[in-house]
Amino acid sequence: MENYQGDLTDILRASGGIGGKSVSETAAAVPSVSNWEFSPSEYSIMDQTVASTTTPFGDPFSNMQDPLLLHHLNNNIPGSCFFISSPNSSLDNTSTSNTVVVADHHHQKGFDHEEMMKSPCNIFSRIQISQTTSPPAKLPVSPSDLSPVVVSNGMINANISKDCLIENTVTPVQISSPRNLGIKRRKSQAKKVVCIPAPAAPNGRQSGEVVPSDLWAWRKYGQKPIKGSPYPRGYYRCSSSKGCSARKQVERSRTNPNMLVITYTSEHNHPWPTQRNALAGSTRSQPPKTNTTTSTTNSSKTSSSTSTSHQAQAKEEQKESSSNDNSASLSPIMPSSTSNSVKEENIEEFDHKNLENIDDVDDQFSDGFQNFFAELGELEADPLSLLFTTQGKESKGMDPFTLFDWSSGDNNTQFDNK
DNA sequence: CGCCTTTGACCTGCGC
DNA sequence: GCGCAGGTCAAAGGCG
Repeated sequence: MENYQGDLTDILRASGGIGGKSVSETAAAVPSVSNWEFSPSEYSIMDQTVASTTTPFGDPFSNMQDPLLLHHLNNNIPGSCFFISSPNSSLDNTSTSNTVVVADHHHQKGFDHEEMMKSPCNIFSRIQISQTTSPPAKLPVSPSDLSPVVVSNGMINANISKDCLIENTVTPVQISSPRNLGIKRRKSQAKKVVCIPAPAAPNGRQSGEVVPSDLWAWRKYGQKPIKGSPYPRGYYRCSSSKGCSARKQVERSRTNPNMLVITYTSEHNHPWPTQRNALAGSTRSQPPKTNTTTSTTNSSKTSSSTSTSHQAQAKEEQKESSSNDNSASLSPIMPSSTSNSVKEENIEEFDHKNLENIDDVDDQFSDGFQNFFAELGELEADPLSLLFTTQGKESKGMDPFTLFDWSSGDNNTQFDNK
């Protein structure tokens, strides 16, 4: 299945870490992608709970086995939690009709890997956006249950609002002429707003887009300073396929630089790229000129379009992560426009006040994040096996954040094995 | 050669 | 109607 392959290759690529590099460097460490040809059935093994077959270009992660291992993550990252809020949930208690599903951050103590691996849940089965037409019906599921914890906005506000917000906003898209496209969408357009934790910008970089990669190829077509925010907003469009209207905007939360706000608009009109063909020629080493301005978006994206190159990036990416800034990348929680796991609904334009309410990611988060990376160090060796070994005891879980293609600085140093 | 990022200019929507 | 702000275009230059 080419789509699956595409997902995998990209995942493989992403799993390697940050910054694409030569194939040879990591070929040894990571199994050849060509070996990872999953049939749909095989692929489904990874998550039996996600029964729904996503559209060809649906959310690939929904079929993966808990790449983020949130409960593990949360062990290390105090207060860390990805959650999705429905559009109108401004994280204040005023909007209550939205149901939010958050990762189970209760299931922390006594982290049992085997149990975890047995568990069919994955991050995307746990991170979901549910319909918002009715009041939060379910509330916190048993911690012993790895299924999503569904909480009301109020709970989010009270317990997890500090970390991450994913906002899903979709309204019918109006697409006319290319020129009008952006304008007409301004108010009511298909949008998915994803808020993800962003590692501190390397090298003292204060802003810019330290964005995790997603499975699509994005091309930056603009950047604008946003009033009221010290951080610029980058505009990206899908370059995976010509004619694809998918776009995204990447910016840092004005109140919380540790959080990246990625707004997806429109939808991909093509399957997942089997190869990041669009990335051909995109591989860029750190530009000669050291651009340290906050508005700089470095082009450090991976370039390999070949399957082998995806794997190859693993090590090298991490090596160079410190100097890379992946501006056009993605989101840990791929808000695929066609994701089945993500229900869509109409909302107003994402209100940054939400983020402001969320409050800054506290220091604990940052510390925890580093701890998290430190613990993940031991997983670094073979992320692929970790990821794709189903039910395997050896699977200690894939480094969730390698999927993000973090460009955090000096990851290697953070990956000290304990 | 193809794709990328950068960046200033341009266009449009919106609020006053 | 005017000005501001956001979003997009497109030229220039870089990289593999």
